[in-house]
Amino acid sequence: MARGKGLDREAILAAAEIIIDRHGWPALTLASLASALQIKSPSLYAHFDGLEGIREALALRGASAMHAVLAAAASEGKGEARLRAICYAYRRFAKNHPGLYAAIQRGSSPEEGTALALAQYEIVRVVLSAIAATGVAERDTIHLVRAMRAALHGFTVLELEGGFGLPRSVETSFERLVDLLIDGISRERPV
Amino acid sequence: MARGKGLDREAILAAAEIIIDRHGWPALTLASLASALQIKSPSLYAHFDGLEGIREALALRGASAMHAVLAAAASEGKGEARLRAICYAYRRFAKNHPGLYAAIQRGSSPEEGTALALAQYEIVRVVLSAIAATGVAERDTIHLVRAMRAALHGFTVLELEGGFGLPRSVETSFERLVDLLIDGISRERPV
DNA sequence: TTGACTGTCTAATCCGATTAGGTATTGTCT
DNA sequence: AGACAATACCTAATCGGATTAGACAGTCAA
Repeated sequence: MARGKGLDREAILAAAEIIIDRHGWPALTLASLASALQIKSPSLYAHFDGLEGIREALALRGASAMHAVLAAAASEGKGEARLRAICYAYRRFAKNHPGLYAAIQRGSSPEEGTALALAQYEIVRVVLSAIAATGVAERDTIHLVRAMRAALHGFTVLELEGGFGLPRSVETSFERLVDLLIDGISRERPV
Repeated sequence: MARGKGLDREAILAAAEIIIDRHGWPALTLASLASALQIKSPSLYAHFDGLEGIREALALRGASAMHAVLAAAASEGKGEARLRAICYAYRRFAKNHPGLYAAIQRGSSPEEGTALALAQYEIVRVVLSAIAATGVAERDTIHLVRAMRAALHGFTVLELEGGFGLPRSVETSFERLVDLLIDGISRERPV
């Protein structure tokens, strides 16, 4: 170690997480992060491959955290109750960690970011398993997973960005959306 | 006019639209736009209030274009067919104008961007009218509109950002999502 | 003690946004 | 026609963030 202030990747990412959750994803700059850590921006290059490297690491961190939350929710029930628990956990995570949630949403083309693509798939797999376990036909599963992801992601984004006019009754809207999704999935089941 | 090259706000926005649709929203900089127009970046300040002014104008332009497309789709049918037409028109617009679609999605807090907030509401109102016209209870309308927006927006964003693993079968997934939504809305109707 | 390593620093470069102020062209008014 | 005002471009300069190069200080092992 040298003039080290005890900084490591973990401490840096923790600081970055605070910035993006409190002030939004665009507020993360090398300058703001270095300032929060009381170092100078170039020093960050000793730990990460520039701003992009930090963003990438945050995406992985976010995907991992979200996976843990969803997996925990998925372990608490069966069938439709489990699906419902996953939906609510999804929204809660996004509201508790808006910056981290935003970090996860970066296009991971198969070429680059293999690690991120895998981490993102881990999340999808929680939903996929839960849906498959309800007994829908195997060839329908992929479509239902996509429908669920689309609805949850869309609702979350609109809510976080203030896209809904009245803050009132957003809770109810979400409950209704989840009902609609789960009813739809139930109806796919061949009985 | 002075050394004018015939540039006006319309020509500038048209050029900006091409940039964001072809190379993505982040590719729009004063430098790239000025270069495309064969002028120097500071000259753009004669027409718009900086980069933010251009982004704002693009958002309005996008909202207006999207409203026209959705309104046209809404005028072609009745009841559930109309809803279905709106859904498909929504996705088609986003795929045809990815940059413009992204431009519309900026948080319009009631304080600023009143014009944009109104333009965005015009879009929502197309969906709202169509849902209301199917005969659902008035107090359910807002929740169904939000469900529809969330699902459409979420699907669109995930698709545009390559969030779905296989490009294959995405069409089918969308059809299924629309079915799920419309079935859900039908079932809300008190008969 | 020495020497390699590591994590920080300063200095400098690049690039985009923005501001200030200059200048040529155009359209209008006499 | 000629002059003038407005316009729409320009150049020059400043600012801030990302990035690179290279200096240097503290730490650890031999």
